Amino acid sequence: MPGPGKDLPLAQPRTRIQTRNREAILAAGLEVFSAQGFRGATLDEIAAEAGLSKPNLLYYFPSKEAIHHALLDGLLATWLDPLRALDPKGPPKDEILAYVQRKLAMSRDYPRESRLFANEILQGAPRIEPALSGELKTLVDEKAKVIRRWSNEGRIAAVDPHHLIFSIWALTQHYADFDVQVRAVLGGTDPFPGAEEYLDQLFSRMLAV
Amino acid sequence: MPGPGKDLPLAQPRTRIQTRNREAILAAGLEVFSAQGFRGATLDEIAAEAGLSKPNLLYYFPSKEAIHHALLDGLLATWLDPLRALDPKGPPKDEILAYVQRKLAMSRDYPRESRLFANEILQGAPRIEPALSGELKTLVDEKAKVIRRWSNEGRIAAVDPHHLIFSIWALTQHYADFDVQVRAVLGGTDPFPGAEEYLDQLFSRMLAV
DNA sequence: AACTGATTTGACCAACTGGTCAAACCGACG
DNA sequence: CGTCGGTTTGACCAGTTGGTCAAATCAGTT
Repeated sequence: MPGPGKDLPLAQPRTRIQTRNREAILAAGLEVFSAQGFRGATLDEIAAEAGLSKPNLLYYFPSKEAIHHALLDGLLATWLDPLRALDPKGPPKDEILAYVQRKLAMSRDYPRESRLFANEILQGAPRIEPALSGELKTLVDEKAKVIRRWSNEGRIAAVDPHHLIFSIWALTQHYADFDVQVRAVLGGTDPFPGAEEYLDQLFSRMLAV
Repeated sequence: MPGPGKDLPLAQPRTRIQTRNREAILAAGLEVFSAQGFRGATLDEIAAEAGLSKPNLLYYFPSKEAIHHALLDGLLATWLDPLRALDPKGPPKDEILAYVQRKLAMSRDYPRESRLFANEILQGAPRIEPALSGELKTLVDEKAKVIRRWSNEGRIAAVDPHHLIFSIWALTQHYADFDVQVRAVLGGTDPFPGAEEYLDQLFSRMLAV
């Protein structure tokens, strides 16, 4: 009989086994895709990581593409949550500094998710571009407006809000995406305590009126 | 007769044809590796891009690995040149700001090189890790010492020099590596003029005493 | 033109890739 | 115990991959 991936609309798993195995596959997919990129990842590797046989894996997801898609789908939303939480009514500098720290914590706690995303963007975002010019742009433009207002009201320094947001992304994600390099240079020390302090200092000074 | 890749130590090409074809292959390799990563790139694609047949390509380089290696080899040196040029005897703030602008210019003018490097690091730097803990770390530590001295002498603000350098890398390379995302958010505008101004402002404020 | 080494290629190969399929297995429920 | 849907797997397949090789072609010298 055909598996759930074939006749069900990939919706909620039904049985306990489905829940467990779908989760195991997604976890394995995250591990492998984030380390190898889409084309570099193989189903055999993902299956081995998940502790399943390849045909069994394909019983739960119809294709390699589908696993990757499922991962990216969940990811963008989670990834934007910290920005969404930026409160237009809060104290400007605190709101932005808190956003920086939330984003840095994500790099510390979910580095594989960060690398999965980085891989996708690096390779031209072939499977996620619509979300970038859509959902992502909309949210960024909205928050940029808030930041610009704060600037105009003199509550933070006059800065280009889009580039401010880019710089927060770049700086925080760097510690996940370029982890090997950072650790090679630091010689094994945990980069995150230092990063936290540095970024706080950097953006405090940048935003001070 | 065996090709130059087999008995010669991969040294300087001898004939005009060798020069031309080796260059074409490296250019094609840069194009493909930077867009697909090592495992995602195929020899067929590189050969096609270089306008050669696959066996002909393998006449000049003994393996896919060798092409990638040759590219990375040349890259690290070039990539570090702007940092090497940071002059301990120059005016501190100007030196650092000039470094930022040089690095940003590299992202603008050599985005594929930046992405080739990013791909390698993202995937755990399997082929370049020694250079990171060696050559790279040495240079960074040396320049960090200079920056720390400047801080101690009160000529720039007190900052963690390593994280300062990381932040310069992260911010400038972001515009090459995450180009698609940046352009999607900005809606097609050229990011670089804005980035130049923003980064200048950011580091001016960060370093002001 | 004849020679010689450099260059190019078509045919080929073994290993691996994503994916299929029928058959076997399993566990819950009557 | 039987059986029935959900689950798992070994065997398999066609296409692609990195790489080889002998033979053909080319370019420069005499």
